[in-house]
Amino acid sequence: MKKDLKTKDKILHFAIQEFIENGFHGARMQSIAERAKVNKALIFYYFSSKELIYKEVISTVVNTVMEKLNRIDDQPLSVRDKISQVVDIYMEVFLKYPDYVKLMQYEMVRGGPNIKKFNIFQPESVPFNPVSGKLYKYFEEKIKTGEIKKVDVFQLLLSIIGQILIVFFARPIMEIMGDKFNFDINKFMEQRKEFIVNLVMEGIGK
Amino acid sequence: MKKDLKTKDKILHFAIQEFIENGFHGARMQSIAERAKVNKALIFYYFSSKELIYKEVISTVVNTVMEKLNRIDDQPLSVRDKISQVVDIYMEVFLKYPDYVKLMQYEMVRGGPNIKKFNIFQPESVPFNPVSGKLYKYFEEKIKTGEIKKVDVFQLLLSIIGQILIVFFARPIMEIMGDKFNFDINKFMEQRKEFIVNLVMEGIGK
DNA sequence: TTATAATTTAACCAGGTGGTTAAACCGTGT
DNA sequence: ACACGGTTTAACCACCTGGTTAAATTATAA
Repeated sequence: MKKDLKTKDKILHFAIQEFIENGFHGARMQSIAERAKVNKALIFYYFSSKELIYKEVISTVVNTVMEKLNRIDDQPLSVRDKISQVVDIYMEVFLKYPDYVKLMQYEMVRGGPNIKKFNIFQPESVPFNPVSGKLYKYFEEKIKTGEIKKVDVFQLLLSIIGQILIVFFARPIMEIMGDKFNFDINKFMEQRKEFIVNLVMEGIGK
Repeated sequence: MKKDLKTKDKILHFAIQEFIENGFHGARMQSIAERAKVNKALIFYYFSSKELIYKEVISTVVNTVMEKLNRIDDQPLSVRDKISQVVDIYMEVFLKYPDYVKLMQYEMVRGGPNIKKFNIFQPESVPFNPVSGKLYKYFEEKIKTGEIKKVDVFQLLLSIIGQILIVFFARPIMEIMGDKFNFDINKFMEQRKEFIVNLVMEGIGK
C-alpha cells in the first residue's frame, strides 16, 4: 500500500518520457514497462488502459507547467518590470521543461481534447485567464490608472506570449540557426527578452 | 502512363488528410486506401513505404504553404502597409489551410527532421530568410534610410510572426473562447491584425 | 504462524499492422 | 488479333499491439 505511490509514480515518470518521444500513437506500453523496469501488465493494473495513462500524463505535465507559470505574483511592479518578469518566467519554464512544452504542443495539434479540460477560464488556473488571471487584472488596473494606453488586454497578452512562444514552437528553426552560426542560446534569450519588453513598452506606453 | 499522375495525386491527397488527422504513427495505410478508393497495395506500388509517402506529404504541404507566403512582394509599400500586408497574408494562408498548419506544427513537435530539409536559409525559400528573404531585406533597407529605428531585424520578424502564429498554435484555446462567448473569428482576426500592426509600428517607428 | 489483501509476474490472445506476391486487368501500338 | 508495359487487385504473412488471466510473490496484520 505504500510502495503503491512509488511504483505508480515511477511508471508515470517513464510514461511521460515515452509519450514525449513518440506521441500517443507512437508510444508503446512495452517500452514504458522496460523503461520503468516493471512488467507490462503492471501498467494496466495501475492505469487500466493506454488512454487513461496518457490522460494522467497530460494532466501531470499541464499542472506542473501551469503551477510554475503561476509564480507570476501580485507584486506591485512597474509595467516594464512586470512585463520583464512575465517574459523571464515563461522563458525559464520553457527552457527548463522543453519536453513538457513539446507534449502540450503535441496535445494542441491533436485538437487539445485533454487540454481543454484544464479550462483557462477557471479561476486560479492561468495567469492570462481573462476573468481572474493575475496578469489580466494587472493590466486592466494599469489602464484604469492611466499608466498605459487603452488596449484590449487579451490581445496584449496574446502578443506578449506569442512573441515568447514562437522561439520554442519553432525550435527546429532555432536549431538550424545554432548549426549555421555559432549561436549562444542564453545570449539570444537575453536579447529576445530585451527586444520584447522594449517593443511592448513602446507599443502600450504613453 | 497518363492515369499515373491522377491516381498518384489522388492517393497523396487523401494521405495528407489521413496524416493530418492521425499523425504519422496514427495514420493507417488501409485507411488511406479506403479514402482514395484504391487497393492498399497500390499505395506501396507508388510510394514504396509509409515513411516515403509521409515525406512526400510533408514536402507537398510545406511547399504549398511556403509558396503562398511568398506572395509577399517587393512593392515599395510604407512600413505600416508592409506589416499590414504580412499579417494579412499569414492570416489568410493559415485560415485557408488550417490542416497544413497542423501538419507543419506536428512536424515541428517531432523535431522537424523532414522540415529541416526545407532550409529557411536557402535563397528564395521563405520571406523571413535572414540572408535573402524579401521581408528581411525590406526592413534592413528601412533601417538604412532611417525610416525605422535600428532594431535586430530577425528579432522583429520573430515578433511579428509570433504574434500571428500564437492564434493558430493555441487554437484549442481560441475554440474555448468561441464556445464561452459568442465569438466571431473573422472580426477577431481583424482586431488582432490592427493590434499587431499598431503595436509593432509604435515599437519601431520614430 | 497464518490468513488476507496488495503487488507483481509469465504466458497468452485476438485483432490489426506494414508490407509482399503473383496474378489479373487494361490501354495502346503493331 | 496479339503482345506488352504500366496499373490494379485479392490473398497472404510475419510481426507487433493493447489488453487479459491466473498464478506467484510479497507485505500486513491477527
